Amino acid sequence: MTSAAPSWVLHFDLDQFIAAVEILRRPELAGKPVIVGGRGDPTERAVVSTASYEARAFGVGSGMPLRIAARKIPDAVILPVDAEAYTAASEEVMETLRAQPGATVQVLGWDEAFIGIRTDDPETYAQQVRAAVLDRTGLHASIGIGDTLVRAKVATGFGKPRGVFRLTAANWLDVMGDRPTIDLWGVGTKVSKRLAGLGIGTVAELAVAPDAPLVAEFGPKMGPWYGSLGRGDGASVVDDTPWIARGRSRETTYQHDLTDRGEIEAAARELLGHALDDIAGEGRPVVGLGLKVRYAPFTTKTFTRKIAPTSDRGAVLAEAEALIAKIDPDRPVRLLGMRAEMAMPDDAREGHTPTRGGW
DNA sequence: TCTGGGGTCCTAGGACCC
DNA sequence: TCTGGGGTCCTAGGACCC
Repeated sequence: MTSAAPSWVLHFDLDQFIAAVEILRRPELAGKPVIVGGRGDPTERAVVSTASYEARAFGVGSGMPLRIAARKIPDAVILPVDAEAYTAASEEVMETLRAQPGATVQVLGWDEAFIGIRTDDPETYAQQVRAAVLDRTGLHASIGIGDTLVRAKVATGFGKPRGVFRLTAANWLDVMGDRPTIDLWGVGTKVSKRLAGLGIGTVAELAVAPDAPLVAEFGPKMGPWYGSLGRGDGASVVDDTPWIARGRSRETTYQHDLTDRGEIEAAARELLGHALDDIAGEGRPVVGLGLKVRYAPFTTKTFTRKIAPTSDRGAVLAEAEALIAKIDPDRPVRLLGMRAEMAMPDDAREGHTPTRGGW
């Protein structure tokens, strides 16, 4: 590898990560339909976190209500979410990535990371990364290779499972052009429908769409951003600056809707208490609060409030009462969430590529 | 079928100031 | 009496991702 070698973006993604961790410690589950979600009780309000490939064959996938998943696969193995185990496994994987020669690693979540490298042979490098992770952790992964973050991320889908796929400006439209816009990373059901309303159904159509109608529909920033997404363009630099959280939140869906005013208020205070516990050691003052309430069956309201920066727990809780008072006393509550926003260090305010807006 | 929990960023509109 | 233009801050809501 020389300094003259071209630079590449690799997108690393573990295969069926959560299910894979469970199967690693219970090898007898290999080959069975395994579903991980909630507390592992399909009679509760919860959703599927990850399904094994065997379970996916029955049409079960992430985000599906656990109740429905259990109905689709009566003899599935349903396990509770064990966040600590996944965090530990994830850290070992990310350490392995950082140990690769010349790698700049940007972690995206438990099971994903971008890797920036310079090499003349990204395929061979990617296979070495896969082998290193498998060797050290027993976990299989797929890798997308790209000349931008967007292309690398999208490429991974074509490599799964246990594979490698390259997507660059040279083959982007050949591979993606005829696909619907919802296949793009950052385009969901709402935006793909609004694009369709503009006569844009495919990636190729989005790639050549003029800015003006996109700006009119989505605003000055998001409009042009969707256009560049259609072309696969965007940032190509992997940024390993440590992430600094903007805030912490805690939310709960109650198994039975809450109707008692005192119970609702106590529940909200408890959630904020947990969020404050989470940030207690950070030494960053709280500068804002948020409250989310879902009234049964499915209407969500949010309230936010800026407060004078303070690290005093009692003061924060007192400020939260103004938000809690906004909860409608006449409607049953299905979900409550409380969020505490923290002051950002001055040197972190600018410059770091945000998770969503930056590519 | 009936929808978790934890995040981030963008937009619109109102309040307020000069 | 009827009313500018620009700017910033705050709140609520929307959308997406893992």
